[in-house]
Amino acid sequence: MDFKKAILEAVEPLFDRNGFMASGMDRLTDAAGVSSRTLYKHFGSKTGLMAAVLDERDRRFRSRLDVQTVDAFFAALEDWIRIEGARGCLFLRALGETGGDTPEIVAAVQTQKAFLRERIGDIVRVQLDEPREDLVDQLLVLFEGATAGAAYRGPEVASAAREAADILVSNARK
Amino acid sequence: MDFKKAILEAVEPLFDRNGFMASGMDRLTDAAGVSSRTLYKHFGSKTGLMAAVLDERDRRFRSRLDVQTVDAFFAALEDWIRIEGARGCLFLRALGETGGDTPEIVAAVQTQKAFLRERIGDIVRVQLDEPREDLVDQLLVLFEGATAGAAYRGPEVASAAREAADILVSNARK
DNA sequence: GCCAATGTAAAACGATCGTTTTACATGTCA
DNA sequence: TGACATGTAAAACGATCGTTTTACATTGGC
Repeated sequence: MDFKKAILEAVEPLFDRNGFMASGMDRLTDAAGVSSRTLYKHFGSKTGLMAAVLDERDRRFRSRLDVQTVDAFFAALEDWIRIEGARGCLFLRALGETGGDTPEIVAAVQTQKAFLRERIGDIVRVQLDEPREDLVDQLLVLFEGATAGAAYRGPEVASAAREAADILVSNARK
Repeated sequence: MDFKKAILEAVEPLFDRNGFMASGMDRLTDAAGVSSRTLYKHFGSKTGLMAAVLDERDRRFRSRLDVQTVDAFFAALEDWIRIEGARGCLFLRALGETGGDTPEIVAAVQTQKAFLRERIGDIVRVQLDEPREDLVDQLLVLFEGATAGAAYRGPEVASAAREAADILVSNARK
């Protein structure tokens, strides 16, 4: 169980750093310190490995962004970007590299993004005790923008997103 | 001159739809209706072709987003996404697929992103006749967020970005 | 003490990768 | 007319792709 997790931890940085398609199985097995036979027994295929990496990342993401206010959410995002690296959303990158044609990848992305929207919705509901779907949409855009923008402007973009979010929230409170 | 442009127009949808690494030269030459010999004479390598595609896209992008107000900017972005497809920023995707290790790609991305920030800066300066770098950062985040978010929520995210932008602008005006 | 499971190491599979080369057909300009 | 540039078609290059297979070592449970 944590044998599989160890493989995923070793492999994820390679995908993140070099891209999914550009990471060959040879280098993946080398990094994991595991024979290709074992890797295929546990994950079935390269696609299966990619999906497992995404699922594990989602798990980590959820625990790191388990906060109660909008401001804390974007503060946590900045920490996440600073720690996990600023190379763009790994889920959307996987989706783009596979053209949206791989069901396992599509499913992993949908799961993550559905959770993300729910979490933001929960926070907004607590903070404004109204639904305010429009605000949720706007905060989601800020989240994606910080994640993407960090790829070329660094983790500091997250604080721009945070400031914008604070303004939007206090404006919505009216 | 427009011979090269015709090739780029034929090839860009393949990169966009299937990813850069997943698009083999055989399928690219087929789509362009050109022999591989000719393609290599004009672009040198697959990397050169990718960079040329990005440069041409940047050219198209600049003319399409040549507007004077923040609201018009995000309206134009929504049109762009609706027409060019909602698969995430092609520049950042290229950067991610190549791991930031390909100078020609890095240069193309930097050029695009530098222009993007300047354009937003120009618009903000006209609309508020103050510099307001903080607002520029925030609008840049909204732009990237709409582009990325459209990949899984469709072009409508652009209008959420647009609403958020309007709020941030009128708030900045004080 | 042995069977079954689980691991490694390494070779091999056919397919496809990006790129170059060979051979040939055009049209243009001196 | 004849050389040159520019195009196509197609084969070939070695490398690498994702995956499977062969052969062997180690372990834990009945």
